[in-house]
Amino acid sequence: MAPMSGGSREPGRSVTSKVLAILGAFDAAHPQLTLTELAARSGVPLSTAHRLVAELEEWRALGRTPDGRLRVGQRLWELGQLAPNRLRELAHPWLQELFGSTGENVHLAIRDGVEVLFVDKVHGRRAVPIVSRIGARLPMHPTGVGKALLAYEPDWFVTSYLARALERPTPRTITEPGRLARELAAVRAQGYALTYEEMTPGSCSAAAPVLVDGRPVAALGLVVSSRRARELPRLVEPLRAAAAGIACAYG
Amino acid sequence: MAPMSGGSREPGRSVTSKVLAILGAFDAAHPQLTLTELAARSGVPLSTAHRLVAELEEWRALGRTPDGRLRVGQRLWELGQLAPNRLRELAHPWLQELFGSTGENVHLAIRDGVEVLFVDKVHGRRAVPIVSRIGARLPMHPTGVGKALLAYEPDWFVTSYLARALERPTPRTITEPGRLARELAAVRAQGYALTYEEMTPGSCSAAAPVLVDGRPVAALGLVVSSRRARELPRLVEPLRAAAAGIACAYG
DNA sequence: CGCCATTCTTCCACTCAGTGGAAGCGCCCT
DNA sequence: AGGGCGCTTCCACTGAGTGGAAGAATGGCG
Repeated sequence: MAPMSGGSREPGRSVTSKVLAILGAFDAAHPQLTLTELAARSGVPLSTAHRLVAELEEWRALGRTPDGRLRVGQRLWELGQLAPNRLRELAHPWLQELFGSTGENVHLAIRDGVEVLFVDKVHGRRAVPIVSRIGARLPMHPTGVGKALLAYEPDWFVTSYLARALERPTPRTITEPGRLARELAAVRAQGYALTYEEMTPGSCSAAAPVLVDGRPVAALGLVVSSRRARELPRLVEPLRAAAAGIACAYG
Repeated sequence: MAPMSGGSREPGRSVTSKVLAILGAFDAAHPQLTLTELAARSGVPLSTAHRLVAELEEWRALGRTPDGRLRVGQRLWELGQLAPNRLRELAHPWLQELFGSTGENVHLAIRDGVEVLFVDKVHGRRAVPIVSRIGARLPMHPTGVGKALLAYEPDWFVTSYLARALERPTPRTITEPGRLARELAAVRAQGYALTYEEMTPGSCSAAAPVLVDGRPVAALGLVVSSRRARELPRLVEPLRAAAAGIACAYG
């Protein structure tokens, strides 16, 4: 007689960790998953995942797409709105004004670990090559906001960031530590950061840090098509003014 | 010898349901909770809550405020951004334009059950009596967006909504079913809804439904101070135009 | 229609993860 | 110092959870 269930439990793995693994299986690259995919990505056995998912669906933490795939449910979105949002609330009007005065889509990012995390954006109907998604993460070194944040981190942080193997999303990405360090020094000297097709082909960006007591709490940025790169310099002043306004409101 | 643990388990309550109860204990009125409060609100025994919370904190589903209270963590916010957001993405530029053309804070709401749920807003630095919070819920009948949505629901829904005991947040709130039904008929005739201090003293609102195939998928609204109530009529046209633009983009 | 592959659903004997009241600890205030 | 409140720890016991495998459902193809 083959071993029956109840005897094959994975030692030491709690139910809670399985639930969280299931939730954590969703990300930007996998916003919708079949049950089988979800079990595979989370490492939770299929029948266990099946049971847990049923409960998560009932609570509306997970929902279904029309074609039956699972995705994050509205209730988690609602719950997420209770997370700390003081920066977002304070900064939002400034994003508005920057959008109003420049006509450009603007976004606000913070540093989390070694990535930038986009926490707000204001966008209109103009098509741009890339629209940052709220909640999305990107590497720091090839993004305007990332450079603006990185430039003001402590030396030890910058050093250790530069010592890692740096992603190279485009041929234009600066990954050589010495060159990047010089870029960051220029950011500090100028008070803003620029990128030229370093994150996405066809996209350039400008960004300014939101500094409170000399420390970068966020960065305000915008992205334009490379065809319009020569317009970036005229966008720097309003960008920096808005960033300063946010810093003042936040500090 | 007193009964020991392991023998006092609450029958039939799964770990998952306890985790979800803990998460569900946070709401707009209780965004931050001590462990003891959290246990009480969730109905999970203190020591169990203690254990589960530790795991949730480790995963960053929950975080701590500077004074040690628990609150929803950033990771849940990030996860929540993966929930369906097509409406928000499509509507946002229209909210922008409405803000730009009227100078008023605007918000977008959907109906969920018998409440409105605010899914987006655009706001500036102007102080208004009430600022809707994204993710917040309010009753339908005293809010502009709620009326705009309710007016286009099927008859059976409206009938059953009106048959409930209706909240009365202010003395101006319309709770008498006959009168409310007439309000909704007026909304349908005019194509927009107005409220006068029905939800919040000192606040008036206008809202227009986003109709797709005659069905209300959302409502676009704005709130002004009662002192400026006479300005509402001039706001209706741009409001309706934006709502129509959203409907067109979404349908 | 039949066949095949894939995904999902159901099952259950057994075990160990989970338990929660209560004791004890820590902190704050009077 | 004493009291109150919030938090942390404990552990004998049990029932919630288990997960491989069988079976059902679904979809695509010839």
